Amino acid sequence: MLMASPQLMTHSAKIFKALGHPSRLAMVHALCEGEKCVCELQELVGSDMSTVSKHLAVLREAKVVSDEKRGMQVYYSLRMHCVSTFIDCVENALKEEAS
Amino acid sequence: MLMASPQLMTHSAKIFKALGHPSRLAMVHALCEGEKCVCELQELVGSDMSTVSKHLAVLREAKVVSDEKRGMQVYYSLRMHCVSTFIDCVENALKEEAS
DNA sequence: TGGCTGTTTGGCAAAATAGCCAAGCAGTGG
DNA sequence: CCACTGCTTGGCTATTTTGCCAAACAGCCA
Repeated sequence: MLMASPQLMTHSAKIFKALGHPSRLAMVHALCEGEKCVCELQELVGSDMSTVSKHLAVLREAKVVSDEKRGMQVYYSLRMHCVSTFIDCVENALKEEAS
Repeated sequence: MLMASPQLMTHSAKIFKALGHPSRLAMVHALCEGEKCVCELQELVGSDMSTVSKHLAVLREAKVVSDEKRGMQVYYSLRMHCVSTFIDCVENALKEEAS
């Protein structure tokens, strides 16, 4: 049996966990199109700004996204690009199942 | 901005969430090679049998794995095959980062 | 029947997560 | 300097998740 290092599992799991919340996933989904500022993401998910900020912190820590401050706004962009492939894949699997 | 349905996000997030635990991810990782019975998976993660069973229930509910009882044992196998691609992708991203 | 093995379920306490409000903080402009 | 905007952080409570033990349960064999 292929034995994977526990560290790798823990680290990978952190990434999946970060994607495992509807708001965070929706934000990442949106970021697949290109960078967005926090206010745009807030509008997307409709939660309190502080909540959105904390969600983004989770994604940042998992290194799924990166942030850059320009002027008064902070822009987030997708850092782990293959996430986009994951999302498509899961969505396709769900659509197939639904049919 | 591409607008995704909240239902789809919630459903997809559930799948990512299911993968977002080191033990569950390790089990799914192992199942990429082929079906395994619960006792093999227990040995892999080293937790209490009941804990393993509950983790498997989470994966089952998310439809990431399927179960089949044969004789006295229950065999689990990967149902959402693209998960295997995800894991490779994340692992590669992590390895690149480490280097 | 009764006892065994492999697995699931119930129940609980500890830990982690979510989301709101309020406060803080950096950059901008009057 | 002051006030304002955009965002983050602290603090709190409610909810969810985790993981153990004990109990239940199904299939097999004596």
